[in-house]
Amino acid sequence: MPIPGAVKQLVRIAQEVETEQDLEFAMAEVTRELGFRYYALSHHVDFAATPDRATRLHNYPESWQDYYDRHRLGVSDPVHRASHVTSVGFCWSRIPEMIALTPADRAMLSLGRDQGIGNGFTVPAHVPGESRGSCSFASDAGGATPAHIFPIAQLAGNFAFEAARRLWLRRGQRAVVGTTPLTDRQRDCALWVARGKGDWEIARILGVSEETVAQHVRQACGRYGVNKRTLLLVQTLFDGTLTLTDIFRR
Amino acid sequence: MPIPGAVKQLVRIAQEVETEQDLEFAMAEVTRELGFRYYALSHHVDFAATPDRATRLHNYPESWQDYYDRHRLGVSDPVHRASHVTSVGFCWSRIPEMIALTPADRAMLSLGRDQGIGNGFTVPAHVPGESRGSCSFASDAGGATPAHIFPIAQLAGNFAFEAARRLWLRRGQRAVVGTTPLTDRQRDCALWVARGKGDWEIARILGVSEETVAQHVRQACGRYGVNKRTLLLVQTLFDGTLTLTDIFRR
DNA sequence: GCTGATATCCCCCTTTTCCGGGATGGCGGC
DNA sequence: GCCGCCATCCCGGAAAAGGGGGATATCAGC
Repeated sequence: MPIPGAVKQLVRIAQEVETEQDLEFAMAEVTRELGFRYYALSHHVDFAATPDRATRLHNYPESWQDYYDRHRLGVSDPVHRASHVTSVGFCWSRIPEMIALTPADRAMLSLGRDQGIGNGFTVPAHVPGESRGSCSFASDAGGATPAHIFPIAQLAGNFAFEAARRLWLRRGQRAVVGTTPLTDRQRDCALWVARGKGDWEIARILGVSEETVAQHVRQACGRYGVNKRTLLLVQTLFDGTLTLTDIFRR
Repeated sequence: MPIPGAVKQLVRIAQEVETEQDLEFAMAEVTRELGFRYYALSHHVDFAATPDRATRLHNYPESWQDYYDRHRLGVSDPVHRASHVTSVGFCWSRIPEMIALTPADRAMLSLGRDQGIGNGFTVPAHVPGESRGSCSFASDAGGATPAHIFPIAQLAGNFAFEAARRLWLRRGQRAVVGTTPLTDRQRDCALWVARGKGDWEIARILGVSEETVAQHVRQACGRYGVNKRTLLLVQTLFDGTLTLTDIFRR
């Protein structure tokens, strides 16, 4: 396992890289050293719509990026979706165990193979309140996947993403998310809203009147500047006021 | 750098560990091998309030855990808060550059030192929709911090947290994700529902009639056995059919 | 040629949510 | 003492969602 050289390179990426060109060069080098052919380091957003609000570096074929953007795969790519259900890197062959694949997903994956992209390894990168991202390494279609190197790829992906994120933060606007913007009671109501309860039912559970619940829900919506309980739900999940774990536990 | 042995151990943790005792033993071993004294692997929740809904493993002194729980530090611990602003592990000495420390934070850190906990390294672990978590390694107060080993600690933290998370998921029978994906059209509608659109508006966007949208939403709800669009939203987020990134893109 | 899944459209009726107004009492800061 | 924030309660009308019943057309697979 050619670890020491790779690790040295990774540390350099993490700490010293100052420009995107620098990072691209380092990524190409690390990718080669790990026995992969491609790398892709990006936020999971629609780049055609938001070209400069996110980070993307890769050495995939041009044609693949075009296809990717045209179909807005930044947000629906099954590799990205799978990276949202784990905290550690995963081999692409495990994706079907991780998420439910739609026919469109299968079509996309097979088209990727047609374009020369084989099996790969993706490291998720999530910072609460920021767009999710990941760093992937892939081999040529038909080429061998260097599975023994996955732990080092994990490390490489971690440091590489953080390096890209550092450049991104320096370059522009950071979306700093505040602390909990809801009162305790508003959060209680939001939690039961998330559990699918109606105002009447929540009133029963909390031991207050239906109007009070409606009022809390209204004001919670007001805090986020939204006008629907579905959006209240999305906002509370987004900023961590609620988590899916909160919602499912009893 | 004693990498190969540590890496081998890490891979074992990641893949083979079947019980918490197993994981505790492996963590103790890795901690020692990396030159640290303590480890702590936990979700960032208030354990006094939710004793068995989250994961926590550590070999800190008992007295420290008592203090921790009494003050509900699981959610306000500055180490945890710092781990929410990065995607990669960090040395505790860098915390003041990462977050604003309150007097209470400083008091807590100094008390930690009194209890024998020195400098440390913390690896964040975030899975969208789940409680945030982290894996920390710390040396004895006054002892040297094995800084050269940070990259390997990063890797150890990643794999260790995921191993703990795997056990946690298994314990709660949460890993089994529904095998009933939505049709493409149902997913389209669910996405716009998640964006807070009404049926009429979605009909406009998709170029179909309002009744058709209502029908797709109804049937999507049927797939998950729920009867409200808020619950449809929760379910699609839970099984990865939709992600918060999907919802916010555009 | 049939069946099942998908996607589209229509009507009617009930329940729930949303939105604009209110009101009261408590508590903490200035 | 006043002001702002929080929690509680109330009303009425407009809008949306939920739930039941239908229908037609396409397309894939057997």
